[in-house]
Amino acid sequence: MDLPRADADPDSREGRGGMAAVMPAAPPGSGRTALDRRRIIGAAVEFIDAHGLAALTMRRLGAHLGVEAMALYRYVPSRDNLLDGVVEAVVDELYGDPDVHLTPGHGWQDYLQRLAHGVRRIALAHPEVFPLVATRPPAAPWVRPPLRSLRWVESFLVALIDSGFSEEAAVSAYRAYSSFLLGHLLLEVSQQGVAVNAEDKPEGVEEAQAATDLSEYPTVVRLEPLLSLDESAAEFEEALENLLERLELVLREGRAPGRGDDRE
Amino acid sequence: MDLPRADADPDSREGRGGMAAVMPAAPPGSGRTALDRRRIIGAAVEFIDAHGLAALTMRRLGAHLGVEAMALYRYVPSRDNLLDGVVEAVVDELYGDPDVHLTPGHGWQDYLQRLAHGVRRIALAHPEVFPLVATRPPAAPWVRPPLRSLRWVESFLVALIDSGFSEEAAVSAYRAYSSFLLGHLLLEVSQQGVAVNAEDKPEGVEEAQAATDLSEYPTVVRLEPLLSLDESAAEFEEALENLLERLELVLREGRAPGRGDDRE
DNA sequence: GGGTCGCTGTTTACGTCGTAAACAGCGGGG
DNA sequence: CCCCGCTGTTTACGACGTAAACAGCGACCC
Repeated sequence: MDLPRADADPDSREGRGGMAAVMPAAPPGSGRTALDRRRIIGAAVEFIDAHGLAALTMRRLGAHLGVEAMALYRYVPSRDNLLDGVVEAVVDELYGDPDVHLTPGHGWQDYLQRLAHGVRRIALAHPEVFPLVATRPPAAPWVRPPLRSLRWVESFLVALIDSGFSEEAAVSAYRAYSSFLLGHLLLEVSQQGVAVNAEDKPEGVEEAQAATDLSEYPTVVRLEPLLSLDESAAEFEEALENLLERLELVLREGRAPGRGDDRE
Repeated sequence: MDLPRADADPDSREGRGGMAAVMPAAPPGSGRTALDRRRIIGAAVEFIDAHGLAALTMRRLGAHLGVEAMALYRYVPSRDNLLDGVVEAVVDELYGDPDVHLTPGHGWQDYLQRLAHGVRRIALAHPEVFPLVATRPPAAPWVRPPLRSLRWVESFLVALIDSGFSEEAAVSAYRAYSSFLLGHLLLEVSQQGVAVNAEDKPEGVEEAQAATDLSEYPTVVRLEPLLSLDESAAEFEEALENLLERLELVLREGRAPGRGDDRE
């Protein structure tokens, strides 16, 4: 098992395969491709990745597709619905990821590991889209944000149950896993957003003022080098492994983890 | 028609004190209180809680305060800045919470427990605001979303370091703790949003269609009763306790948890 | 006491947004 | 040949965020 060094994040920006679901059918070379829902949503993802969520308007998206804004409404009932489609499309990139499998071939831990990294790859590839995943509520209350599609929930539950988890334990694991993923990845992309924003706004005045404010927080100042280290990849790995260990314990002791730590 | 036992949640809607920071400046005796930034932000929080984030416009907020929209711009430079203020105000309710202390009087575990429940109370009290906490990036990359203010970061680090954590371990704990809080609470409020929305949109057609779709996901169907249980409070407690145990281990073994599971 | 000033809130106005509705080109079946 | 359904365009409306000019009004200086 190779350790991820900070400078070589294995979940970085290579199109691990998922692109398939999103490519808007190359506009150069060939003539004007016909509009359709998939192409529109694909273009929206592309647009958000390039210019940010706030910049996405129906008019601009239309222009990006060489078409008037109203043309989009033949295929998309509203902007909100479009955003739902964007979330779905991005999450569906999981299906195109060859490293993530719907069924566990090498044990449930391997399955969960691959799934987690697959989702992380998506989050990192679409940092501006990912907050939407958390914001826009899924259809049913029990299909939780990071996984979203019923197919994955089904796959998740089956995988664990087939591996010996009780039904309660599997559901409980599903909850723990989703909240872990959501929290970690949301934090990671938001942090990334800050870093990027900080880069393109060099303001001497604010910087100085921030520095003065800091005088009341000596520990923060002293630890700033540590605090601003980007150890996301290592943190993620560690927390994920911890979660898996915890689940393993639940499995071995054959109980739902509701209460009662008998461990020392 | 109160819910089964959701009301037993200790972090539910009682004004545990935090209201102080958000109250739109008590109008004692006198008639129309003058406008000012605090009052505007307070009204915005109130408005979002009542009508949802999407419903907040400058015009409507003005009307809510008995004033034209443009009057707000004397005290708030833009809508975006107003939202930043809202986030800050809501997070600052922590200072008004008598159960949360800036310094650990009964050990670091007690400190972290109280802090976590304080933040959870805020999230549950302002479910429509909380996603903003995750979405709007903090000033510095290392002041992470759920805690946000430097004062809390300082307090957090000092508490752990004074309790014997190494600096690396304290920073690492800070990261683990923030992502845990963010993930759990975001999931919890989003779930709550779905449940509520589902309540006021009774559509027979979609329900039927959803039911047919489900036929491909037998496990999900079978486990639906388990899946739709709302065990947020218990889950939260359990995950929090697990995190604390994990930190305790780090403390006792005196190492940063970055690496080296000596197991396997 | 009258003139001026600074604060505060209002009015008006502009450009952009999402989207409803009417319209126009066009390719294929009576 | 004509007409119809499909697709994209035009036009239009109301709401939005916000810049700019303006109006009321208490305080202060002479």
